[in-house]
Amino acid sequence: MLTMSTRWDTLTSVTKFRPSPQRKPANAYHHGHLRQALVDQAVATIRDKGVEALTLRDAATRLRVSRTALYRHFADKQALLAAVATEGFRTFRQALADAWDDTGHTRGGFVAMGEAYIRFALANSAHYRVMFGGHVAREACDAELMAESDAAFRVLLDALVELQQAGRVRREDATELAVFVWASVHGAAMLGIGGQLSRPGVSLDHMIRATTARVWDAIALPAA
Amino acid sequence: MLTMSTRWDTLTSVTKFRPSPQRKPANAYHHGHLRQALVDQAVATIRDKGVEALTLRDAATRLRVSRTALYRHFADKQALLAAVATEGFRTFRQALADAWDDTGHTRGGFVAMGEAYIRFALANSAHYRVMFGGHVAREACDAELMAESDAAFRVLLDALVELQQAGRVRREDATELAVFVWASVHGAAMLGIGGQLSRPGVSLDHMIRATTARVWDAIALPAA
DNA sequence: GTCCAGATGTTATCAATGTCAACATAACGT
DNA sequence: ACGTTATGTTGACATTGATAACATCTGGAC
Repeated sequence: MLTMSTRWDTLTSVTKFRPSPQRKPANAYHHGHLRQALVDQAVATIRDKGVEALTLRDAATRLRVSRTALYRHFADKQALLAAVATEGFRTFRQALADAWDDTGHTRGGFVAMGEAYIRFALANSAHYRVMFGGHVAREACDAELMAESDAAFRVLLDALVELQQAGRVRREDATELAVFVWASVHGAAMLGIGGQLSRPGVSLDHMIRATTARVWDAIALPAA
Repeated sequence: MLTMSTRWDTLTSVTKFRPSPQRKPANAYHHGHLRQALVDQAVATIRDKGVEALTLRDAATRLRVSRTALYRHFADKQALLAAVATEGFRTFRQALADAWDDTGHTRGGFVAMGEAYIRFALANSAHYRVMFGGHVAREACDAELMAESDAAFRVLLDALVELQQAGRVRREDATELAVFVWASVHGAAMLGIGGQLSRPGVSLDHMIRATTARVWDAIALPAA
């Protein structure tokens, strides 16, 4: 189920109420928000040094916490990575939705969403790899992760349906169209992360725009 | 569904002389072809149990060899994985080239190549992840790996150029088109590996065909 | 307020793994 | 025959994820 997040991990606003990221009250036996702090720390390490550099011991040490405190909040390292991926999908979905809303629910918004997708992947490449690289998410392991992943996909799906109803996009099976769009942009993002998107003499921005434009052409109705 | 996985094994053990995969002559101090045997063993383990299940010690034990014998042929585990990826790209390119040649150098061949791409990724998902998942190949580490990877890409590029000259594909920058096609198909393959390509009621084959057909529409010239 | 149950954090410990140094043996050209 | 190099082995070590047993805090029942 989608679970209304009854836990205290609240929403994506990570940095909102964290008493003190580095210094806990010094006499506090309990950390207070260790779970979220661990996820934040993991995200930071992954961003700075990559996934394979993430160590439970290192994360715990940085949080001034014993090495095994983590196991009170996560079953194992996989679970922590799943939480990292989940949080990634949350901000990811937000970025997509913002692009779609800010630029208007039309062709421009759709293209902006595609560009936002690729830019998110490039700006958070290591995190993006955790979300999609198969390090985690074997066989529907985490319900919350699946829910967030589906929610991100649904932003795209809903946009496509709206564009279909507005007569801007071919009236084929919306899910099928969405899968195609997702695959194309996801593939471009992966190539971009690998540094294989931009060729000498061609700017990355140009490739991003060209890719999203081509995707639009592939699904748009010729009629204005 | 997908029934083309057999060619994989034959191509993998292409080395004509392997005295005995499991039992070496029992009095032989030297293995003889340890390097290739290690790659084969790694490929088999990756296929059966995934990348994270690959252990140097386990591979060595299965080959009746000490744990550190590997270091006479590979600098470290990364190098072994690079070799695995390299061999993957080799058979991968072969599969693409075969599809392109066998089906004729026209629309059918191009679509067949796209389908072969996705089917290869699905039939060898773990291996495919080693090739593209970023486990290896950070900053152009291995020259041979890069060469094989580029060779695979060139199969697609050459096909596109040929189709352009035949007037079947838009005369835009061929590399740009190739990147778009590669990204789309790669993304579809990744989604397929994650089990997110086929929806209930829609066969996987249908999704593969629909995807490749759509990619073709996105690059084809409207004129017959 | 007291007290107990559960949640949270710690210490001690272990097995698995990648890697290196030192040594042993085979292969091969001179 | 001999010595050099390639190849394989043994022993050891640091790192890491994980478990078990114990300690401490928190919050509610009474």
